[in-house]
Amino acid sequence: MFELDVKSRQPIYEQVVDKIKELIINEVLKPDEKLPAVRILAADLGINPNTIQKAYRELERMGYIYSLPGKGNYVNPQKPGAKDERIDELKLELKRIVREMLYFGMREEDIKAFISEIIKGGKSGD
Amino acid sequence: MFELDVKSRQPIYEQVVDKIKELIINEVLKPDEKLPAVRILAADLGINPNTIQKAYRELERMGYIYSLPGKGNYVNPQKPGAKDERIDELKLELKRIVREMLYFGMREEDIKAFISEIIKGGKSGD
Amino acid sequence: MFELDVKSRQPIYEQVVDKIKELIINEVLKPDEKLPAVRILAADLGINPNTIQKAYRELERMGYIYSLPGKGNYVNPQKPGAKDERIDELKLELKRIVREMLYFGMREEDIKAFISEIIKGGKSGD
Amino acid sequence: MFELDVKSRQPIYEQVVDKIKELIINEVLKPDEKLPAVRILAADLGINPNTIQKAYRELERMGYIYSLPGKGNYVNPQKPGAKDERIDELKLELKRIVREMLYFGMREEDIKAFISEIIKGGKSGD
DNA sequence: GTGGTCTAGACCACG
DNA sequence: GTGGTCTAGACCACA
Repeated sequence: MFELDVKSRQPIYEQVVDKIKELIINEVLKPDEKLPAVRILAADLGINPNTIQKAYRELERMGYIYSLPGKGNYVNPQKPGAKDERIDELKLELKRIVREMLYFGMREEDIKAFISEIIKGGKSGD
Repeated sequence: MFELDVKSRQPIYEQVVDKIKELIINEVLKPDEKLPAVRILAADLGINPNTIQKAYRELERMGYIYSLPGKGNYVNPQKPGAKDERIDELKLELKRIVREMLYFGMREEDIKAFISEIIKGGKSGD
Repeated sequence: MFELDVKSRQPIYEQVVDKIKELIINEVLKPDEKLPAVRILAADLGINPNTIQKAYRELERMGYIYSLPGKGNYVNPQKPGAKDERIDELKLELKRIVREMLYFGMREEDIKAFISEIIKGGKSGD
Repeated sequence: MFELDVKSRQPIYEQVVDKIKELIINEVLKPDEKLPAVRILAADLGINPNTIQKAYRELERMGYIYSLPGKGNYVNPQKPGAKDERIDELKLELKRIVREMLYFGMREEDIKAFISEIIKGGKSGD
């Protein structure tokens, strides 16, 4: 499904959260699709099931998945409700990054060109 | 000078690093300007001097400031080296954010307009 | 493991850094081998855990070890990058020393003989 | 006479010691030659006279200069006595450096060639 | 007065 | 159990 960097300073459960979030955003995992069972995924990745549990709970908290106790975890279809505040968070992050890019000498057109590039590149993983 | 969120999951020293980095990037703190003394800033923010010390050493490691033991800490005038590397990191972050913005329904033109807005807003703090 | 000179002008954490660096260079500590836990080593050496922590972070910064939070600190397998830079530093140091040796009456052949001796002596600790 | 790096982490008095030591070793300053008066040198370098005082005291302790109270400081002609222990110190340093050079991939012949180069280059400052 | 180092002791996140 | 963070408080070197 994906790979982890066990040597990274980033906690493993966060890496799992990010990877799954990315799969959902890129619609590799479709709305209402079932996620791998905790134990299966843990075995696949060679890590502790508790770590996957924690990642799933975090994804649920963030609204990316929902849990049916005893049945499994599923991709949450997007709710238009809670998304504006997330967009505001993203805007703040983007502002910080753009400012730093300017500081390091990139120009407005360089940045916009790069954004076009990202979007043209489609939704693929890299 | 700025405020901290002591309840945040983000370590206090990292918050201090980010805030000061931002002040330097936005040129609120000018090259070779003296930063507040470790003990003074600690008292101002209501935290332990060691925490500021740690933040300052981290900023030094990243090349944003330099330390003259016994004299103070100062803003490092930009050195061109190691800059491209940082830009590549920023591009990766920006890619992640733009992808998530698209997922949440923003369009290419919305994003670019927002970037223009940031830049037109100048280098001021918000 | 090794001993410290608490009376030395050289900070304790630097002594720890140097000693461990030497153990790594002489391959007493092998790549990916686990270093002693912070608290254990601190107790062994009779110093504060924070001092070891600081030494380990410094070693990590220099690329000699990596840290897995919650798991331990490990010897970093050599990465080829940034190596030439370090060699240049070493050459400068060596130049200074050789000049001083000449001043104190050693001859070129004495110095080279001594270097052969070091190398023939293998990688052992003294 | 020479220049200092006020931004360096190395204490200024140590920089002064090193620079003067080098001038003595390279015989720019001859045996029994008078060193610049403390206040003159301090004024030249734009630093505090106390700092020069400290450097001169340190050089005296190391045997490089001697002081005639009220008259000035003079370059100490080499005494064959105390030099063996200094050579032993230098050998230790050289051993550490050669070991690290080997670790970073230099070969015995590279190191010896570099030493020849240093010596052929004469006693000049770089 | 300034930064740098160190200690003793505490709590938290992670796996 | 492990490393990471933080506090309170101390002493030292430097300029």
